[in-house]
Amino acid sequence: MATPWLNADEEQTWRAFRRLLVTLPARLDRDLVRDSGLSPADYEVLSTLSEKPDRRWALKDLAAKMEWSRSRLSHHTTRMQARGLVAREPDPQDARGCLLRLTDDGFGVLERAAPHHVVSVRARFLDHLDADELALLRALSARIADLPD
Amino acid sequence: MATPWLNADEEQTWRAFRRLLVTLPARLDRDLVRDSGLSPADYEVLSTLSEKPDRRWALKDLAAKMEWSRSRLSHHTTRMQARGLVAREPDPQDARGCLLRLTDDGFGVLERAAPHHVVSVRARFLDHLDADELALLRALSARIADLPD
DNA sequence: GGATTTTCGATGACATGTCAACGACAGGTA
DNA sequence: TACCTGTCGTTGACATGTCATCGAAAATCC
Repeated sequence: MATPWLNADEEQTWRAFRRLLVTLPARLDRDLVRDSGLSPADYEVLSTLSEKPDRRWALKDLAAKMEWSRSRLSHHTTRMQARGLVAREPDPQDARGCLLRLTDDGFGVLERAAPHHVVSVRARFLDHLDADELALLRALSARIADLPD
Repeated sequence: MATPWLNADEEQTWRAFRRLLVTLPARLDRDLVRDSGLSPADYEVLSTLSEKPDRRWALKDLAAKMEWSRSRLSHHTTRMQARGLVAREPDPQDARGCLLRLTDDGFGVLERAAPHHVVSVRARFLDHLDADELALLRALSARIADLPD
């Protein structure tokens, strides 16, 4: 079993990485709100909704795809609905469920937000990695995120 | 200036890394609550407080060290105070301020929590990196976190 | 078919974070 | 000394997430 302490190398790596875990999302989120008036949650909902050709998802499927609880997605889309970004429709396949639809307004907001967001991800992250680092980080991220829960 | 789109490599790296940004903290936080009954915020407050020999910090200094707003720290320590983990004392240097003190109870909770937490960080993260990856990740994290805000 | 169990989305209570405002005090300056 | 001006911690309003629970509808079982 793992020992309950860290050596100096591990300690410093963990500290540095933990700082990255906090600062990078904070900066990207700040940029997003400033540039587009969207919270990171808003952006994720809009962009995931836009992945389907008809821009419609059953709430439960969208929640599963995003790894959100249905409760969270229900609350959040209620607020987004009030802003006209998404709409609810009855699900013809399942009378318990509902379909979330990306409205034209929501799609427009997303289309204007995306380029700014990409620039932000570059400026704050991608542009500071070389090709080797990019490849290693990708492999490492997938490996760790794919560990059993 | 950066282009407003990503190539396939960048896109996949960013997706994988973003997934890591969400899943890793979620798992560590879940372990922490299960093992010790502490939220990640609790743990950070306790461990930072314990860094000073007398276990006392002025609220403003602790907030700066942790990169939290004073408001957030004030709210949070009010709740922790009700649980007996920390205490407030007048600051002899500055009558506006207050000193936050780690109580004996709080220190005990931290001491019992720390080994579990380290095991969790190992099992979910460190143990899956080799020495090269560790070094690269540390350099890369510091580089990006140290970018101007 | 009819009864039981499960799933779906909504909801309310609660925990936790942000932001703007505030009173109290410190520190500089005339 | 008597002002400004800024800082310190608190507070209240609000946004957002979790959790337990609910009614309705589907799925399963006999």
